[in-house]
Amino acid sequence: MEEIFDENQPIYLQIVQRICAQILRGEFKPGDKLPAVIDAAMRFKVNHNTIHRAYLELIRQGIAVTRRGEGTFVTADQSVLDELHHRMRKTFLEDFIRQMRQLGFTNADIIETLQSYLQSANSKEEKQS
Amino acid sequence: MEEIFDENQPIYLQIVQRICAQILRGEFKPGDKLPAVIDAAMRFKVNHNTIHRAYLELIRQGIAVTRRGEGTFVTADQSVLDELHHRMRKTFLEDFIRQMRQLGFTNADIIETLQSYLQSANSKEEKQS
Amino acid sequence: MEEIFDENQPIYLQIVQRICAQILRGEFKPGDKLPAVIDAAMRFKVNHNTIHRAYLELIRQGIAVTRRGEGTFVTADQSVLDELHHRMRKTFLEDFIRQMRQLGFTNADIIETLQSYLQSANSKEEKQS
Amino acid sequence: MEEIFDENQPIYLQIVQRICAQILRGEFKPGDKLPAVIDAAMRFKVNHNTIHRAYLELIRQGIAVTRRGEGTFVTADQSVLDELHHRMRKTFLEDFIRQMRQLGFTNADIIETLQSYLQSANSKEEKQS
DNA sequence: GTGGTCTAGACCACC
DNA sequence: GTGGTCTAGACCACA
Repeated sequence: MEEIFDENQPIYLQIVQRICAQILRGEFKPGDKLPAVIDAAMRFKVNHNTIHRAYLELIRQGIAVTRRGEGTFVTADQSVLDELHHRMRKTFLEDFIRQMRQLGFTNADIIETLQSYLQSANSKEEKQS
Repeated sequence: MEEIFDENQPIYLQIVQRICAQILRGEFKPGDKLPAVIDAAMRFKVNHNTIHRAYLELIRQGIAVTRRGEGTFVTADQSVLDELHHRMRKTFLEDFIRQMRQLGFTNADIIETLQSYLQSANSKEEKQS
Repeated sequence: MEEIFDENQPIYLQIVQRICAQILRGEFKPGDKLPAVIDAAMRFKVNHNTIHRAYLELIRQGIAVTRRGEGTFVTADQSVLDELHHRMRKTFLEDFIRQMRQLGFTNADIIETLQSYLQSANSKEEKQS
Repeated sequence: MEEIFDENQPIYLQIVQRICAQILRGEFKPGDKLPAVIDAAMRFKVNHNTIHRAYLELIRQGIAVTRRGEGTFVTADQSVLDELHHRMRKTFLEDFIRQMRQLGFTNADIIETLQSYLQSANSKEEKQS
């Protein structure tokens, strides 16, 4: 399982994003222990300092806390996670709409394109299964 | 007009994307001359080296060509631009869908959320006008 | 009673300081038995190893002695305690003066600021009572 | 000029404190450029990453900002610096008072001790000059 | 030249 | 075992 990172963005931020997504999908629940720095480093095939920096960013955002000598844990404060979910959803939507408008799409175009793309992707998946 | 760039991604790539979008929206037509490096540097408020690098990337992708002593021009080959349009559209769609799925959204969720977001944005714009 | 420690300094040294202060205030007299490691660990809400390390440091400095099978005791040698009192007082004074000078305070400023701060703190305490 | 750091506190935090003090004493004025990371690393005889981390902390606190490819600068916002000055002054005062009370000093004792200490220090300096 | 990121490897404090 | 700090050295984006 080779981890692939975008060359043009800091690895530690991409790791932050992935862990956020895992938390929001419920793979890590509030209060859960995150993987040890050294384990995560092996899993992502990066240096432990890079994981440490990603965890620092999560802590800075209030998404995680560390307990001395025990590990790093997802915050138990659900409201922080709700806020995070809302913020990420908004960012993704706005970026997408902005990008599609840059290409000259109207609102109706955007929805239509998305629908047909999802349908064609669906049928591909059905074929594969 | 302050230009805003994402701190965590190379500026020259962000400029490449914006120029591509301008071309695809028809603001620059096939064969048109792109702004001189020095002018674009002033417009984007960045160092001229950064613009130069962005133009190099456009040339590498076949989207622009330089004619010595005259400047940098959008390619006259419409097929390249069509290909570009298709590729960017695909990237934007795939990134968006991937991100929303990371948050736990199903295909139906994604379309619904997008629709309601566009509607609420619309009504806001109507109020403003 | 939640014990609060400075995150950026070893806990065992902070505990050493607190125990020294207790001794110098007379809460533990020369020859008195210090709390058992396990009790102190509960009181400070830290791991017993941390207390053990703090006691080792006290012993190293000659402030405490262990009698095998009996426990750890404050030294009966008053001169050691006098020396300790003098040393801590000097350290606190010098650190404080150095810090205030770093902020640009003159000697007169320091005394004046301290006086007014103590007065305002006093009046607050009176109000509360 | 050998730089000396307290073994028991992270070097990067001690550097943060020193730079803060320099700013508050007016050695760096609002908007001034701080030394380049590499220069500061040589001056403090530490690794450049350590300086980088110290600067990150200054940035996090709003005391400094960095301009891409140009350097790191003291914030031009005087109010942030005023707030910083007030906060450091309060911390130093409270720590000192708390420590002296731990040794059994009353408010009057503290002031008296400080005054006599400053006087004796003064006369020493006079002798030296 | 200036800051930002990453790796490899070491040592320490705490549980 | 867990996180925190530090060094040495490398490469990159930007001005």
